[in-house]
Amino acid sequence: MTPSKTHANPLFLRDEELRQAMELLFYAYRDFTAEPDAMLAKYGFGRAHHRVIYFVGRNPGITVSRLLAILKITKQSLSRVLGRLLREDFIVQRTDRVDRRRRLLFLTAKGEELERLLTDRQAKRIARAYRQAGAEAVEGFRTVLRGIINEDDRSRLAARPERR
Amino acid sequence: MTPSKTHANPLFLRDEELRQAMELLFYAYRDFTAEPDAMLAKYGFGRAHHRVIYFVGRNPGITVSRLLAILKITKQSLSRVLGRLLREDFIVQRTDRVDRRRRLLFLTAKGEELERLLTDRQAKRIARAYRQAGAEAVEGFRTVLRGIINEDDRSRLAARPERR
DNA sequence: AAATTAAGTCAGCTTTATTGACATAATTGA
DNA sequence: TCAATTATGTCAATAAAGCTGACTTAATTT
Repeated sequence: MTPSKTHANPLFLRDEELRQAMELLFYAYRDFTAEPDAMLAKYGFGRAHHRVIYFVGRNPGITVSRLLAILKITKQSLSRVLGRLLREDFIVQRTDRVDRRRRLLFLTAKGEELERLLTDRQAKRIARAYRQAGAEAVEGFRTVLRGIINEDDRSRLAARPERR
Repeated sequence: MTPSKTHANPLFLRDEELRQAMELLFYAYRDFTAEPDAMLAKYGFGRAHHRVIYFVGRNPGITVSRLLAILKITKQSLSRVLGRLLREDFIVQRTDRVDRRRRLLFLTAKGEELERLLTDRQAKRIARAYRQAGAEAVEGFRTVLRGIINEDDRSRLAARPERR
């Protein structure tokens, strides 16, 4: 299947190592999103709806512009997805008391239910991988992923979870 | 930003830990793909073209059906992307001598050049993260990601690179 | 000879994203 | 106070990337 497994090139291991990392990321993300995608299809939703539901659930009262910065998509792209989630009562918005230009977003009970449904499957997948890999590997996983993420967004993610 | 940091729920840390993992994956994949996406746009290509170029480059002589199994998309979706890469001479196909139903796919010089251009940026991002994190963290990263990937596709990815 | 496999193609559809322009309301700064 | 900026929302037009289902051709396998 994979050709040229010769060690003629002294950089082989390094290149091979990096390519494996890229493939691990690709396969992991592919499988990580496949289950929720299939469930969302039953609602006529796509992955974008999931992302919005997830981040609103995670950050109740988040603003539209904050959401845009997280998702890194355009306002128009978000607008269609968010608009539908609002119309179909998965999300509600409330005007911010302090800055009345802002619309704060919250999940409804219905939205929370769907969020749980989708996230639970993914959480189980992660939990299984974490359990199998052990605490040390988990720290490594987190450290490397944080290194892959652009500097400016790393702050949002704690270096290590508080010990329990 | 993030609300309800109370420890009322005894499962809080576990849930928090899993959500952080999901977010790490999301942000890492988002930033990992953003650079190539921007470069591809100059060619009028999208991420799908990159994936095809990458996997053909990685597995010269790969068949169409093998590619479909890796990407987990439909033949029609691949067809549009692959067709264009063939027409624009980034990829060539050669009929397999043994089984003449099969079309083996290869990058052209032009295809290889684009592949390198795209992959180099991503490789640098990974290399930087690997360097900063250290060998032990890298092993953990690999172990956890492998655990996230569906059983049936794990075989394609070696557990340890140096054991080749 | 029949069944299966590999590849390709047709038509029609949806989701998710893009750009650019513009509108409204509210807040901030000179 | 008035101008500039910010937050949100909306218009129209476009493209990428995926989907289903049906069908064909050629080659191989049973």
